Amino acid sequence: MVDKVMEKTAPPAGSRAEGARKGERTRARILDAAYDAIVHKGFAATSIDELVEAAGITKSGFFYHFKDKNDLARQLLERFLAEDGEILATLERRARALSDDPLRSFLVFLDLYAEVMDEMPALHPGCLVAAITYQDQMFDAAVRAMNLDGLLSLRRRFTDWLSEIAARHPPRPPLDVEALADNLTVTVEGAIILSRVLGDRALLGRQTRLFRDHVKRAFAAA
Amino acid sequence: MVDKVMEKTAPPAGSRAEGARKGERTRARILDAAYDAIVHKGFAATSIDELVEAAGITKSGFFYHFKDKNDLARQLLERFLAEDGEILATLERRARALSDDPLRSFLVFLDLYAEVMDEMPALHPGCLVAAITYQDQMFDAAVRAMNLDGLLSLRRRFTDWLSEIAARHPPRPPLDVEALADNLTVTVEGAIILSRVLGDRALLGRQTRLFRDHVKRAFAAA
DNA sequence: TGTACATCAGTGAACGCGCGTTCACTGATGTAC
DNA sequence: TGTACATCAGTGAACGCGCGTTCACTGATGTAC
Repeated sequence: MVDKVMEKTAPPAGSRAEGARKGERTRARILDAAYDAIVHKGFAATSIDELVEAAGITKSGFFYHFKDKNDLARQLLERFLAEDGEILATLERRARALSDDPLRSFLVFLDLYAEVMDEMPALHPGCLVAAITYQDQMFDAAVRAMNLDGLLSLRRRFTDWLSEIAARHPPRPPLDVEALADNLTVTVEGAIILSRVLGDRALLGRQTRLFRDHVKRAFAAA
Repeated sequence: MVDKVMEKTAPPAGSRAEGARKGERTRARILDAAYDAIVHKGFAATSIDELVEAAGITKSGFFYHFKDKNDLARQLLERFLAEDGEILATLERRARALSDDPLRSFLVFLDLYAEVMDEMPALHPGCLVAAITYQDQMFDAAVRAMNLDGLLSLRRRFTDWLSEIAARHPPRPPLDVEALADNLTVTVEGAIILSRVLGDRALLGRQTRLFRDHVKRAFAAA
């Protein structure tokens, strides 16, 4: 009773859900709970029951927001890809603003990215890509296609940038720009795994800075 | 009927199971099927029913070999860690034999490792580490501890080797040997994910060779 | 300002299926005397 | 060589529980006239 009244006068300050319509807020709470459960137990082991309990509704309420369980995965990945894309775009904009030299700005970008990871309270969202990959047979074609598209657009973003760098600072010996672009995503995905197993929160930032060193040496005029 | 007779006179030539006791062969078939299912669907979605069907026995037969489902995970990881450790030990021995210089032999080792990955028919077994990590709440403490120990011994193997290299070829500027050691495992784990999503079988080898380049540059006397 | 209707955001009960696990039993193979 | 017993490698039936999904219904909020 008291809870319900409070909810109406002052909606809970859950970061994502603020200011949105009531249904939107509920949907966001379900997605939040689903994210945590999926990256720690897997998709199949994440029950709709536990999600609706976390969201404070009943099971049928779930099916008002999601047509079925796979639709949950689709919407979750959609939200994650949008958020992650925005973060990267913001960091790139800030880094680009600091220098006209694409190499210098890329190195700044990597510093910023490493900082974001250091400050990340819990898990890097890159988790979701790996979690879906390791359970691909559980998801329909739409989810798998979104996952692929997400990685392809990451690859493109970094390949373009590195090509720009290579044009300005021709590397000796010449290097495989696409492989180096992939290496950043590879590093982040792999570092998430190691940091989780080893319980070392700083590992993500350290590996990103190591990648930065690699890039710097690869393009060094020396 | 015919199958059973054949099985007795000439046991199926499944790579792992040859020459072993009958129960041992059945157990190996279950583990093989479990590995494939777990890295493609997740642990919870992998049913005992499907495993025993693949192994050609009944469900109760499963519980003769495994005390419960978590015991399956334990034995699977045990087998994998043993196999993987042996492969790495072999490659290290071969590489060490070719040169007294730890840097040269490490670079050879990376070439050999990349070659192994190129020739790998399906998935790198490193999958299992990631799969378990992304479903850690599904496994008991024993499994999680084994997973951690496996990564720690990898870290140690590479850190020792790199320290040896650093002693002989002091890097300028000095570098974080442990981070570089982790970076190999990180690269492999991350590359598995990307190669799966992008459907690019060659990505693992390419990323390993890129790591080789990084190491070479990091210790270059230039 | 009041009323009629539509949309939003759910509730509650029921369903059938597949899952992990147990238990009593069994035929084939190996070992001791 | 033959017999008694033990171990190996399973079988078959049954269990209870939790899962995803459906369906008819509902109270609160928003909109049109």
